[in-house]
Amino acid sequence: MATIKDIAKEAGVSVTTVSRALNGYSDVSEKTRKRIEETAERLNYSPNSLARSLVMNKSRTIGLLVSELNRSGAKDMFTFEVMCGINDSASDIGYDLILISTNPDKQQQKSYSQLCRERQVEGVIMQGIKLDDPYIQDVLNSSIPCVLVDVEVEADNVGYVTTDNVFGAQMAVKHLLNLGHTRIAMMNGHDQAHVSMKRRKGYERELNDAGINVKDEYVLNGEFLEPAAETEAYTFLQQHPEVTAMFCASDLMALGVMRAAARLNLRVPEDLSIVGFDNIVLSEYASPPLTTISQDKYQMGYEAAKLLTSMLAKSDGARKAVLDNQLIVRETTAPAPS
Amino acid sequence: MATIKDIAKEAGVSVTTVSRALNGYSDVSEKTRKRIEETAERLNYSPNSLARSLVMNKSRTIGLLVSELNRSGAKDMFTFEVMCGINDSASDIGYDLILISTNPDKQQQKSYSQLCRERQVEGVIMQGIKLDDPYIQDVLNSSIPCVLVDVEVEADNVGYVTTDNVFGAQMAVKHLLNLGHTRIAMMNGHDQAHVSMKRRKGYERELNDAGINVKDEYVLNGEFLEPAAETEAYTFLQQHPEVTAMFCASDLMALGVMRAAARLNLRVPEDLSIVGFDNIVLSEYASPPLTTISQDKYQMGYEAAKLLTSMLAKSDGARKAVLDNQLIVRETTAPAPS
DNA sequence: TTGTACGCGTTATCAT
DNA sequence: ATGATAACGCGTACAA
Repeated sequence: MATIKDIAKEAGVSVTTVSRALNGYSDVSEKTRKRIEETAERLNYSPNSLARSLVMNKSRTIGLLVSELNRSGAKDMFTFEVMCGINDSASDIGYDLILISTNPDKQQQKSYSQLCRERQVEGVIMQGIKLDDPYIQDVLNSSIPCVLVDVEVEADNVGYVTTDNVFGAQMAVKHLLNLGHTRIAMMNGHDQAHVSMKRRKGYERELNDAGINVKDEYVLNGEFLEPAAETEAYTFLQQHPEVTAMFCASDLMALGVMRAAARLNLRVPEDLSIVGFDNIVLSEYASPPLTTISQDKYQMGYEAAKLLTSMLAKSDGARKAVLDNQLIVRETTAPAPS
Repeated sequence: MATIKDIAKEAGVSVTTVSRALNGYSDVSEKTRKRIEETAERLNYSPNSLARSLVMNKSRTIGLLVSELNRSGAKDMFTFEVMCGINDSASDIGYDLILISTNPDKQQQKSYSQLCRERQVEGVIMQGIKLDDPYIQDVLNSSIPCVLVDVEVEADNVGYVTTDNVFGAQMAVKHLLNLGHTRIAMMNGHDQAHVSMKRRKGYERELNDAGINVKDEYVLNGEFLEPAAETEAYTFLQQHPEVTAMFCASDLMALGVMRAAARLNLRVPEDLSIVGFDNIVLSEYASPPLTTISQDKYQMGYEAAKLLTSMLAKSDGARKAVLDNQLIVRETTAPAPS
């Protein structure tokens, strides 16, 4: 591997001149610059980013910290789509992306800031962590800028990206109300998810606005898992035949509810209307295709990286981004049975 | 950020001793080691991997080079699952993963080896590239070890991971033959995919073995795209009503064929049996669920990283890994109509 | 316009 | 068992 030293020797100048020539400084004569550029080309030179980062104390690298990056995530593709957005955004601005995956086991061994410092990342985007994850506190204590996905925490150098979950849930419920449903249940995720709280809030608010009082026993807990949602829905729907619609905090859970309905010989949407959340790829292929609230996951990632890099550039400015959601009406919702 | 220099000062020793103590060398007294470890802890020290990499000339980083990393298509689910495997494998062995995405545009600007050298990766795993991609030649000319996913190229420091595509295709076709089908078409991908060639070979071999002669016009080109496959199948099935089964080189194309069948009022599987390839998540949720050849994508990634790191450790040894596939019978195949 | 000298944080060599 | 010193490749203040 050729270094600037080699180039300097070849071109008969000092390393300083080479460095300046290659970095486009003005105080180098056109003649020597040409010569240097040519020899650099000839020697197949490319700068050593490690050395550069070391001396500049800037790695131009951001860490993508994902909790439990595993196959099961392939189902909803959420992580992946967000990642695509991050990747595009980061590479637009000339930042490299380094993948850091953790799990409860690893977290015992290494603290958040250790993980980050070791890899010399300038900032971090964190995804897929629960509210009770100790890393959240670590992030707040750390001086490394961080943007969280779907966790609304703000601090000096901590921001977040999320979507308007409350309003999204309201859109879903309003859609059902408009179809004449009044006994609407909700399949929620778990208490350690920020989005769960928000979506429940939207669910309750919209019902309240419609003058329908919210029943606690109508809100189930499906752990954001398809089988769990199926099990929960199966027993619930038996006990509550009066329920004609269910709003689910995720598409995956909605698919579980659809299975439960099938096992109970409930037709979707004639007997039971279902609205999901996320608009994952699967929702379009389900039968019938799932009505859902669409989140622009790619954009979430894109904004996250944009936010982080802007925080890196200057410490003032925005710390959060909240994206809009959208109702996608497909075929799992119909007028309430009379 | 504390450095070993700080620790040395605090502990009253030299940086050399600190370095050795922290790296577990034997030639340092237990007493001073304890002291050094304590002050390191107290100062919240973590090593600067950049500096270490620089001096050791080893970054312990591998690049994951993905062509056209983007939201669209099932290719992405594939990419993601492979990535999970790579990530787990790499982190098991203490390697970091850095994401490098390219597209034709970027390739014009930077050569493969430039991309790698700049980021100082020790090795590369390449995924999602076509046979005519110029980067493949670059890889062969480069001295940076590389493992390709689904491209069977071998050289001094180039290996690959793939599955037994020929035999996979044979299993698919045999399954159809066993059900009594004889007029079996194939929806292939495009000529620039290695797997296309292999799967076609398996298709032809199995038919030949059964004494059925292969018709060129029975092999279609769906570009690995759902809509393209749908279009192709739509016209083909009209012209060839005698065909009772179709083997598809990807699940996504199989879904396209299913759409075409639906538009033609052909029942699946009663009128038309379909077998896919890949076993993507979607295939399980299609209606009816898709019979397919399952590839263990996670394992592919895991093996790829394992292969690469072993190549990094010692230059002799295995250069390739070929994984087995598996027939997953679901509900898109039935006995041939009589 | 160009070169000298130093520092970034770490490991490795050679003394002591 | 420990320390001084040189390297790794690069950027930059300062001098010329």
